[in-house]
Amino acid sequence: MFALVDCNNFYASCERVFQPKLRNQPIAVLSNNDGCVISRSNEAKKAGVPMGAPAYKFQDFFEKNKIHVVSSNYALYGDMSNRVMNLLSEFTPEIEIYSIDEAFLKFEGFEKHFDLQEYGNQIRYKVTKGTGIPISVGIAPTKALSKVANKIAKKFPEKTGNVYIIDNDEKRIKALNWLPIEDVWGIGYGHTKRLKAQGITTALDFINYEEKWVQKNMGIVGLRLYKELQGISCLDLEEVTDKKNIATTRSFETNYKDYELIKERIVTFTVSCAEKLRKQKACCNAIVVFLKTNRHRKELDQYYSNYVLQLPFPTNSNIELAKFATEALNKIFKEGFEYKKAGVIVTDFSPEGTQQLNLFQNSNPKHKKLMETVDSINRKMGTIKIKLATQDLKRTWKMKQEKLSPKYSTKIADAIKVKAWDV
DNA sequence: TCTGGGGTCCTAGGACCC
DNA sequence: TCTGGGGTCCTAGGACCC
Repeated sequence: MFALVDCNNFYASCERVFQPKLRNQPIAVLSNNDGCVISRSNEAKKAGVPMGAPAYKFQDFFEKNKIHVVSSNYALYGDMSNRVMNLLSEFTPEIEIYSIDEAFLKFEGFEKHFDLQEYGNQIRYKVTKGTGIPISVGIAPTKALSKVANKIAKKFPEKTGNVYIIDNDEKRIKALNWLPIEDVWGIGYGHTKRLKAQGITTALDFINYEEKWVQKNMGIVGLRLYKELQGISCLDLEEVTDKKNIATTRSFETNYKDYELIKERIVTFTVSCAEKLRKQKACCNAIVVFLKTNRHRKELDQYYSNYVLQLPFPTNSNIELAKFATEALNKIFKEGFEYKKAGVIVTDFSPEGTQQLNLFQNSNPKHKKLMETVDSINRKMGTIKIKLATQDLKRTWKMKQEKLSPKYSTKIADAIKVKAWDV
């Protein structure tokens, strides 16, 4: 059996943990640059705040409905996520952390010794008590079905207590009949359109449809899903693997026209990618730089371009990668456009220290020691960083974060002070 | 003025090899 | 130039996820 554990309204819930006055209040968490809504408490959903709502268009709405609006605080969410995952690990040795707020647990043979419904209740109790984050638990014989069970647990809290188990065919059929095809894990926009054209509107319709059609039109991925929903397990927990791509991309707080400004951003993004690369002890063999105008501003000239630069040698040095990124930028930068977004992606990794000997072109060996030193100083100093000369010393890329909550759990100065009274 | 960011896997087709 | 069969590697793009 598998369980899918999912934190309810995760970012909004994290904000609430350290601010009890937000309990039962509508909360909306904004994306980078305070652009649009990316997480909502139940109360905010009820009040009618849509997912992805652009903040500037909803200003009045927020005020009228007394929505508490906050900037996203990833230091807080990352730390809270670790706490949740640590607690979950106590319930089984087999766990796959699927995203910042979700994990699959595997219970091999547990059903012989435990009442899994009761076990699910315990998981929920322990995590909520230990972290303050409410969760939903779905349990079923396959991963795809545990996703379905989780949806039911979340949708009907009164009936299920946020824990639901699919452990027989009757429950499975009932659940699949209830679930619209577009809400099935693995069915996105494209497949929904094609399936509906075949008259398929629920998950149950889907598993009763011809297997051949599914295989032909949805490939091996679709076929696996089809089997999983029928109760035949095809997907096991996945091993944690190192990343195969690392990206840093951002929208700008305003349109940029100036080459120097954009170059500074690209170099900063590149340094961020290089830091992540070194954490993974990898070097990259290729770097992608892209640049785009604001697609929402239809009256402005539109432009998008990207350039893939194959590197002459693998590296994870800030200095070398910054040079290559600038080279790539120069291939695509065009004067006269108003740029809104840019990004850097590093790909094609090889492990650190296994560089091929290349007589003429190689990563400068001195950079390794230098980067180690830079990383260690940056770690110690926190936000005061050693930067390259091309980077702007004053800025970070999160320019607009007007309603940022404190780093309650990761920064000592922001920790909550607890007063004690004599009884 | 103002609309997120970061990933994975699979497939088809081209280039090339014997 | 045509005639045949069998294979690999790489890349772009599609589809999906949170």
